[in-house]
Amino acid sequence: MPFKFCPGTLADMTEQPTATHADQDFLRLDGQICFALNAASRAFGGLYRVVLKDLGLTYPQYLVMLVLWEHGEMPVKEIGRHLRLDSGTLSPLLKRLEAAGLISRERSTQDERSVRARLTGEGAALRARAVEVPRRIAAATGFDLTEVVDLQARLSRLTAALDAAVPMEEAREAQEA
Amino acid sequence: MPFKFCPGTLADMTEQPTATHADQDFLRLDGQICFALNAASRAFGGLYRVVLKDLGLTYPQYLVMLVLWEHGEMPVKEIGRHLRLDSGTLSPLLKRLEAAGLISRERSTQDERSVRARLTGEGAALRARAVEVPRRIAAATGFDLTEVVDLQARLSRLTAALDAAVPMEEAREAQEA
DNA sequence: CGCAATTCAGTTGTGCACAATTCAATGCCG
DNA sequence: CGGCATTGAATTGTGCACAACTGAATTGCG
Repeated sequence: MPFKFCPGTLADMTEQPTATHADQDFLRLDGQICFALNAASRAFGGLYRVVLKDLGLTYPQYLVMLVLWEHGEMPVKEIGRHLRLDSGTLSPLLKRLEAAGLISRERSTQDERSVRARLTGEGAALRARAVEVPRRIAAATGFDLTEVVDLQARLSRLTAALDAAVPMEEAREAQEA
Repeated sequence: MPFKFCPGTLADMTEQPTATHADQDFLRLDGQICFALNAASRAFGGLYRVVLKDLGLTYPQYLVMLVLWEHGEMPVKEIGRHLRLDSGTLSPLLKRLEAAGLISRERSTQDERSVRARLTGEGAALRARAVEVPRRIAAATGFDLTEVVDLQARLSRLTAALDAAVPMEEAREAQEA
């Protein structure tokens, strides 16, 4: 029966001046939550790694291909918006997909700063083999669809809250200096 | 109103012989789920990165320190069990924590294969500054505690299901060869 | 006992994540 | 039009994740 001393939300216990028993417990709880999310993300990656080996894709490469299978062609910047990734991650990743013959890259003619990634015939054809991926994942885990969709919604809200919180913390940090 | 054609669980649609409209939709849904989990994990890391900069810790280093703050001393192997990490990740990470003066490492006398990580005085003292980390995260995001604990439980079940599924897929792969 | 299989930490190599920087192309404002 | 801030991609450097491998210590079994 842990945390019975806790009123409602974590945010309620914000102005404690010194370390208390509650602090110790929240530090432990923090570890459990961080660990759970981290571990789930990596476990997901681990299962996909095995399933995707047939296709010659890594998990992040698969995510990029999913975006391109849906849209056919897209600027690097917009891929980054979809996947929450920056150019430092995407540039080398896209270069590897290009080396594998799955995509091509070309500068936009309208805006020469922008680079558009486009599926090659081979890249588009790979989709036919990829459609079995969700089946294999589903078969291996027996997920309940409604619960998974619900989990996705919660995680998306969590991500939005976390991203919104970063500027606050950076402001607080700047104020200290 | 998507996926109305779907009966109950993803696992039900396992024996489709060829790609259907449903396959296309599940491929899209798969992307949304993978992306949500990935993005949430990285967003978490991003907020912690900002908050932990004061302590001079990265997010994975913080997770290791949380384990050690709770247990004081622990073999590398057991840290790996707690955090679901292998020696290839932990060895260099622990070496950096040692270089920072937060932990020491020594071979166990009972079993010389095992290396035990132990908090230094400085490492133990850092805990006093770390107790404010959950407060700052909570204050920045305003999380509801009960919901977070529920999410943690779901994620832990997910991780267990995913980890259990990997050997099945590896067996399937071996059978193809 | 003796040796084969296992266990544990560490190393190597590949790829992802992200901060910080660079550079060219673009947009904007006077 | 000219100059200056902004945007987009790429690069560099650091650190994490993991597969594959090495080598030493231990365990277990004949």
